[in-house]
Amino acid sequence: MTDQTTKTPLRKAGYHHGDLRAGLIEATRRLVEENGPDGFSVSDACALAGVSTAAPYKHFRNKNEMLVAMVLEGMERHRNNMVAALDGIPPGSPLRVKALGKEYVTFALTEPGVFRLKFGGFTDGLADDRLKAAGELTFEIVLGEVASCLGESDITPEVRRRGFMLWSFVHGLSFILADADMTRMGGEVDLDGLLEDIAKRVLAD
Amino acid sequence: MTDQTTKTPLRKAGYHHGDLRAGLIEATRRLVEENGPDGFSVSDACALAGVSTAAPYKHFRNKNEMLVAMVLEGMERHRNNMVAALDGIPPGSPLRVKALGKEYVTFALTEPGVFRLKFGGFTDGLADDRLKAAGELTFEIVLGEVASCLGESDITPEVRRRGFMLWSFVHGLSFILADADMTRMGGEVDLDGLLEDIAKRVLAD
DNA sequence: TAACATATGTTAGTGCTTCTCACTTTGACA
DNA sequence: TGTCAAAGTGAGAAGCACTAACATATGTTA
Repeated sequence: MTDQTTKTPLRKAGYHHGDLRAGLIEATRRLVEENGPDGFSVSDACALAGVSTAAPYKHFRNKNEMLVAMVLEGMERHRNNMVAALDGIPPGSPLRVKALGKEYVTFALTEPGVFRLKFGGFTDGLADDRLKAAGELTFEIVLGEVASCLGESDITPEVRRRGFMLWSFVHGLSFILADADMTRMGGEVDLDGLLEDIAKRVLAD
Repeated sequence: MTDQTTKTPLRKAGYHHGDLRAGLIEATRRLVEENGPDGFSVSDACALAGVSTAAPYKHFRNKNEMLVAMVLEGMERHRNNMVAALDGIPPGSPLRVKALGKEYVTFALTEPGVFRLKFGGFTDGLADDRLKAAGELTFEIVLGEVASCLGESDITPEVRRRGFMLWSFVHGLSFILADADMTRMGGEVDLDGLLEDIAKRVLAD
């Protein structure tokens, strides 16, 4: 019994692949992380999945749709990680906001290729409604925590405003750190300290 | 007397162009803004500049170098705009920091293609030392203003920390606004209010 | 169980891309 | 004015996304 039977197979065994769609998404993810979004080619993904270069077009309309599918999968993982990061932190604590922020940055640093495809506007076509919707979903989680911290039971305009500030900050931080390999500020960035400080400042009256 | 004689000519007149390097940079800029970074092709730039597709390689090593040259030019423009935005605002005022932030966001919204090429990590090759250096130069301006606001005469570690926070925020804001076409937060974003609020919060003790 | 319909694969090829090579034109200066 | 380097050209190689026509496997139904 090989891996191929237990989890999504990357390469096919016989004439048919079994689940080429999933195989190609995984191949796409790996290659994007390895070579960057612009270094990705459909041909490479085909080689990795062990199929001909025409095969993907039975599952995706074009290259862009392959990337969108991969990014959507990544965003779901991203969102799940964020929710999981809240575990064990008391409701209403700014530490919950900090934890969300940290998980956000962590994802950007762990999967920079996916992160950039989603947010960097690599492809105009990636400014996709599905991706926007997935982003909103994640933002709603943040807003819920911000509301708790501010003692609000609803998502008031002020809650949105503060949430938006936090999101902007964490978003920018992710890009800068991913870009600069943390060499900014003359050395290591105290990520935890920075996030905690920001959460406090933005959530203060 | 046509434009061609007064400013950088885009198309050539005779066999030689006159300043093909500058012409190609300008063509690149226009096309990147028009079609997005990934929709840009060297061939298109050649057509726009009125030369054969082999001509650029006398001036640039490859496509990437063309993009880098264009972005470097854009960053200089960007930095000049920021410095100009300080004009007339009293030294030491947080309004100076706000003005820098606003100009930063404005550039991102005015030239989103250039902005994304610089910061979005479109091409791994664009993670170029020259671009990083140009970014640092701009950041130094911010740090100077932050120091003034905090009553420091030097760029202390705390000044760097606060400047980094502000940069992260403004950077993220730029991406989000450029991405979302301002449709977030259920409507228009009060950019001035947001920037002023953030400057106050981050510059507070 | 045989046959068909359909999903999913392949091969071959088109047109576009970046980039190279050998060649041509031009302007500047000795 | 003659020469030479700089800056252009055209043709073509290699690689890309994508298509059309064809091949193979699968599962439902007679």
